[in-house]
Amino acid sequence: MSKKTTIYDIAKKLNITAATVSRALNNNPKISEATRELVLKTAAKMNYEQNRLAQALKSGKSYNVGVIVPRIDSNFFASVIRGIEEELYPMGYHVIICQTHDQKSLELTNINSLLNAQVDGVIMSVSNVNDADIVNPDTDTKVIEDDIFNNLIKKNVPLIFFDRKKDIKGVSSVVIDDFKGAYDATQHLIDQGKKRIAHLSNNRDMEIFKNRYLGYKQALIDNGIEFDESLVIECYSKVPDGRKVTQKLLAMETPPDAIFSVSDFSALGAIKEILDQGLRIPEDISVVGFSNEPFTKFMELSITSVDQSPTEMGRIAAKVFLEEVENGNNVKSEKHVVLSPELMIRKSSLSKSSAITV
Amino acid sequence: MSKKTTIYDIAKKLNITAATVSRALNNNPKISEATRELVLKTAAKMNYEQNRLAQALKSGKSYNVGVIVPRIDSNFFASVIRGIEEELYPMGYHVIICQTHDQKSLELTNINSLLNAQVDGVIMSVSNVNDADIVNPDTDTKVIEDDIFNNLIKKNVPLIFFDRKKDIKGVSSVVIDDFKGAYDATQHLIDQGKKRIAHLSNNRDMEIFKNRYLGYKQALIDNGIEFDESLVIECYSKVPDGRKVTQKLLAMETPPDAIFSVSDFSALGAIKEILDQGLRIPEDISVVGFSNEPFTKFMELSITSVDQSPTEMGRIAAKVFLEEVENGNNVKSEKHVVLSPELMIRKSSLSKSSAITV
DNA sequence: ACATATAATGTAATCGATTACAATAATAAG
DNA sequence: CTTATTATTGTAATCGATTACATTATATGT
Repeated sequence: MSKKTTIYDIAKKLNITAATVSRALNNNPKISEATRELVLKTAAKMNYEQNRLAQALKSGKSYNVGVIVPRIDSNFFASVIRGIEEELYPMGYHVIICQTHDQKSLELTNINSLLNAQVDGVIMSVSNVNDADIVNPDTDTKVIEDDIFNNLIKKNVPLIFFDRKKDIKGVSSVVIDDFKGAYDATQHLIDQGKKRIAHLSNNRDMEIFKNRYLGYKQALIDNGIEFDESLVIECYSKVPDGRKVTQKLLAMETPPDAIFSVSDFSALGAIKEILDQGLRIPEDISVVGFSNEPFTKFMELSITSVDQSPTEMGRIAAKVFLEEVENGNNVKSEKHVVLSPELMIRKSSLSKSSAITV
Repeated sequence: MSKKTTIYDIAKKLNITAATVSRALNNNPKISEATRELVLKTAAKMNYEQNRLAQALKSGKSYNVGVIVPRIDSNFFASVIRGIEEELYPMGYHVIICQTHDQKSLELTNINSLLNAQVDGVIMSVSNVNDADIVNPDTDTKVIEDDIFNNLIKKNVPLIFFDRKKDIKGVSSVVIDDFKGAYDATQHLIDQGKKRIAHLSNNRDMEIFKNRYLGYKQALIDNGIEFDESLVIECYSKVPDGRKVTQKLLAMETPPDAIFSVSDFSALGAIKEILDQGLRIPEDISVVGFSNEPFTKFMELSITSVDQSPTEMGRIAAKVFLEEVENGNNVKSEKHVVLSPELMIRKSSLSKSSAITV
């Protein structure tokens, strides 16, 4: 109601200038202790609050950071975001969250929109589905792949990838060792006596899915199991998709005795289909997912999965961002952090009645 | 790298003033068609993009809206947020999402922080746990309940509650008819032949939980079933909490034959406990949850739940916000929207082998 | 006491866009 | 061919905070 108090109001009341008030408020050394205290007290009394927009305009920093994720209603992304917030909030930053619903077109929209909002940086996990011929509204030309990030890079706005990254020079990233995660999961299945292990993959143009595929493959090879391409199927990370694909697997002449999925959601779809067909888990078919979504633990038939320590991932991504901001436009050094995954062994894959990791 | 182009750059290049450029860019009528086109073309060529901070400072509008939720990793809140975004993005707004983790202290922090970021409004679902004696950093006095929102209200920043609201005069809200949702759920259990229906409640200082409690109670009364206070237990909306509480219920002399929970998460906890004790669902005990979280549908034993049409709720909350913004500080009229819940009947409560609502 | 160093404050420009008001150019009216 | 009218553009203040530079007040040294 009553207009907000500005430093000018305080200045007028104290018969000094706004500059002095500003200095007092900013702990500038060029000011006497007496006036500083006076100003601080008066500011408090007048209910002064700094206008961040003005400050942002002056400093060129908005103290807003954009976070772009495929969706927020997965525990993985929500946890990463929480990690980012935990690190950035105390530093005075705000986080603007955008969802792409895994569509590249929305990714472009979001980036431009965030740029427009003057964000100081963007932390993101790239999307999967190239849903349409994307047209850059600025240039009216079609956008191909990495072009999407050009606007950011041209403007020198810090960009940090997490989990789903792209290899772009100058761009830092925080990921887990997907190869190892997949290798461990596959090895575990082999240890349980499984020999015909299928793999629910996803678009392998994306590094994470490619690496999981490679880890899976290597584990087979290292154990002297023949790699069978027909056991690898791509599908979206959704329950219905996992289900559909599993239908095909089960219809094979010699169906698999285990499934390692790059996603907990498609793993869940697989489980539903397997059970619906009257097969037993893990006796007939074992299933392992990826991401350690909470439901994997909650299911009556708990699901073995690979934990990605998402909160940690978020915190680190935020730290990398802060470093880049400090560096300013100076040294443009990429930083690539790789976290170690952890296999959480549960009922869906545990043949023997050993202890269960929760 | 190359500093961003401003209207001054354009002005200089065309040998006109920034004012003219601004007018051209803003479709101001006081300008010739010729210059407008020239400016527009030059702006595009120079890759001009408006600095929203400057505009925000001038106009006093940041085009940022704060959304405060207990957490984002529940499908309900994530979907509400999506609804809000769908409505607000096309209008040029950005959404800053804050999580409180259900702690009132964080709620206060978030509000002040958003206020500091000059948001044009706040759309929120209030938190549950009064985790500590909250001290207002401004006044250094303890904050009690609604005081938390005072800063917003004093500054006349539009505030809209959704789902978990507080009755504050002048503040609009969008909720579902919780009474009806609970009534329908309870009636359904009764229809299935259940007579001793327990209720997992939650802090009934919150309207939603109070209303669900009342709906439950009324359904019992309307069906001539004696209301038994000992069958009503408060617990947090978490899996472990639901489990603990169910343990107590099952240890009663005459345990319940059905459980209606205000939360899908505590319902899931109940289910795990029931199954662990070797009881059958729904034969021995039926369970109904609330919120229609995706996992309720995905479980092998799918869970009956009450859908709250969260996306719709978000869209409407956003619309109400937009109306309030248009109104400006003029008419201060509250608006209270009540959506209708829908009972999704699934295996966890369906005694007879009727069709299953998906 | 006087010169000089240091501390404290003031002045004014700046960040980028908007807009009342003033000034000029173009057109219509007489 | 003036004068009135309108269309277009320019000038300069404004939003609120920050800061280089200038100025004044105070302290220190000899």
